[in-house]
Amino acid sequence: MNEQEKLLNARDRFIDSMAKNMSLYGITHSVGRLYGLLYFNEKPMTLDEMKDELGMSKTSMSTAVRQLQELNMVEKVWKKGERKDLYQAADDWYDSFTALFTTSWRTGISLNMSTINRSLKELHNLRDNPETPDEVRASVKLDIEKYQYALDYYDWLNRFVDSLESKEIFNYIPKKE
Amino acid sequence: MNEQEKLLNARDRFIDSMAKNMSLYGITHSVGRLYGLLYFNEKPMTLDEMKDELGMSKTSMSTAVRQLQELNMVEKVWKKGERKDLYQAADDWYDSFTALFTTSWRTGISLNMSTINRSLKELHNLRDNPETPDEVRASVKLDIEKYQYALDYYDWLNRFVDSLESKEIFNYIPKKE
DNA sequence: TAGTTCGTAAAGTTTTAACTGTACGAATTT
DNA sequence: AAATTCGTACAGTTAAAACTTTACGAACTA
Repeated sequence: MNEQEKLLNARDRFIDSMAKNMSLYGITHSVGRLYGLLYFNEKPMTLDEMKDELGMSKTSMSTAVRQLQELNMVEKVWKKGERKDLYQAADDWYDSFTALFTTSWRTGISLNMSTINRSLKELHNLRDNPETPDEVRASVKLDIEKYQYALDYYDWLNRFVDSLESKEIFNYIPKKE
Repeated sequence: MNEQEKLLNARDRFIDSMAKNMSLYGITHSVGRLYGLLYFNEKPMTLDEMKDELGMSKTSMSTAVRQLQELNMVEKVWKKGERKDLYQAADDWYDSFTALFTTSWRTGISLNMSTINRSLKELHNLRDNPETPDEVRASVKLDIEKYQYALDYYDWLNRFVDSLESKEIFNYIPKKE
């Protein structure tokens, strides 16, 4: 194995490890590998270059690259006189990390909260309705507490996401050791 | 729809919303629904009760409940004179949240870091080896920087997980608003 | 110790997600 | 405006995950 091969071999090993890790965040292994390729490639790449390098279809590259764009992990680059689209890896991993959670979590949180609020409203009606049998009312009261707890939790989660989005988290946990 | 039905209806709606949300964390919809069932059930439940309630197989309940146990979201309860195992939802969602990430992320982080360190060592050798061609050495130097960046990032992530595990995060983002 | 019951491993089935090939509109070139 | 190139929607295929059925060991019961 010559020097060049050793270099590429080391890269490949790390890219694979990284891609495996990314599956924890819901990113496919193939998509992770594509990110790794772009991360190490000095120049922005076209879809055709990616597909040749990874031995996959151009369609897969197209969808994978869009996924990565939506996660703010890859950005499109313009170069004059170039007809093809060029893509490069976003260089700030901290940005990518925070973006990943803010985008995917926000909608879930607010959806959950509005569901809770809707249910809570109905339960308050049940509780205050004199026609509600006493044993049902007891259950209603217990449920209300549980909804309230959930609501508090989602509020906390929301503030947690806030601290990621606003980069405030880096005041608490600084980047450089 | 009578009062009892209204109560169960509201529950069901929320459980479903919660289960959908959990899929963001890699938890199946069915497993999420099981958690919801246990969360609202006042008493701990047996596998048979769960399977009847959700209309699924007992085996599915067994594996699902174990998954939830591993995530610290469900705990086994002992009751004298009871042959069957009893399970109940863990009441502290903040604990569950932090446990979820600490357990799944830790291994990934350390795996990645050791891969990087191994690659870095090889690259340092390449860089210092006089036989390495100059243009390869240039690439090696670029790669070393990228590994170093990744290493810093994983170090940060590690400290981030630390702050979750040690509950220090709640100093920064307090539970009660 | 023979008969039950409970929990889970293993194999089989169904459902879901990833990936590919074809086809086509938009942009570009001649 | 005809021909070419590029990116992506869509339909089909393949791979993976979720779920079920069967089967069996361990613990309990009589």
